[in-house]
Amino acid sequence: MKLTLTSWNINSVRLRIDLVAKFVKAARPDILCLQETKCPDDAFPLKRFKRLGYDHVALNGQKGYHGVVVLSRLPFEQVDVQSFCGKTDCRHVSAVFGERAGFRDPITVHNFYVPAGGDIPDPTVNPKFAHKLAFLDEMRTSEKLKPAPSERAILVGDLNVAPLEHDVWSHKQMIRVVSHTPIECEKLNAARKAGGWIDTMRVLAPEPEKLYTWWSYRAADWRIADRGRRLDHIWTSDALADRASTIKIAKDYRGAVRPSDHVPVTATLEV
DNA sequence: ATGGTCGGCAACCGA
Repeated sequence: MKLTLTSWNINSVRLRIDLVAKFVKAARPDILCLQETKCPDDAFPLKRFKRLGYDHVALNGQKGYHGVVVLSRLPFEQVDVQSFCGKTDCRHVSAVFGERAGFRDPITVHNFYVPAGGDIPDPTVNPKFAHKLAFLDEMRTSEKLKPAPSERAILVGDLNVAPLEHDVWSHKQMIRVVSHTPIECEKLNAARKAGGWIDTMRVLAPEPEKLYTWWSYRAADWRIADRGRRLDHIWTSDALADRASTIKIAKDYRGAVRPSDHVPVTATLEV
């Protein structure tokens, strides 16, 4: 079967619920992974998502900050939440899609929101940047993020790093800017390689094609300037490496009324 | 070189 999965940093799920509804009516992904829901679990708009066809929900939200959720048309079996850097931040949730979803070989979906890291790219003076680097190190060493060679897994989310030269509008002008500094790019790459993950977006759209999923709110005219970054990612385990057929970055959603600064990224996989 | 904008939630913090 064809499986479609969307990752989207929504920057408040309650404020943007109508925009999410518009997107899912058009794109109808089987699985929707949201980040920055900024919503405690007991205030999550479950009924609205149920009406949209998402009966199965794995929540990990908190008041005011962060928050991730996996919403699905397909039932899943096992939900897990990992904590990183000894903090209670809600930055990860995973779900295992197995026999109830119709898969003899289960598929694990990890949904991440990596810390943004503040403004100054120096861990000795900026604790937020130190936290980001430590978080990436923990992603690298986490045993739960190392699927076996035969194991089917997908890791998505706002990873807050644009690792490649053509993941930013100007490699030269971004090299000292948090999200594209060499140490972050190296640590994200190390985390990806340690788990044997494939950067699916770049398999289907190799460099030097520019790929962006985020445009700053601060840009007066984001579309004309087009100073974007690829902060959102879809990785697959080796067992799914050749199963992804398309990646769609829904850039139009950046131009919506009261948009998120991130746009939806959708992968189609034959599973 | 600098400041520019969001959202949560009621001060600023985080992005």
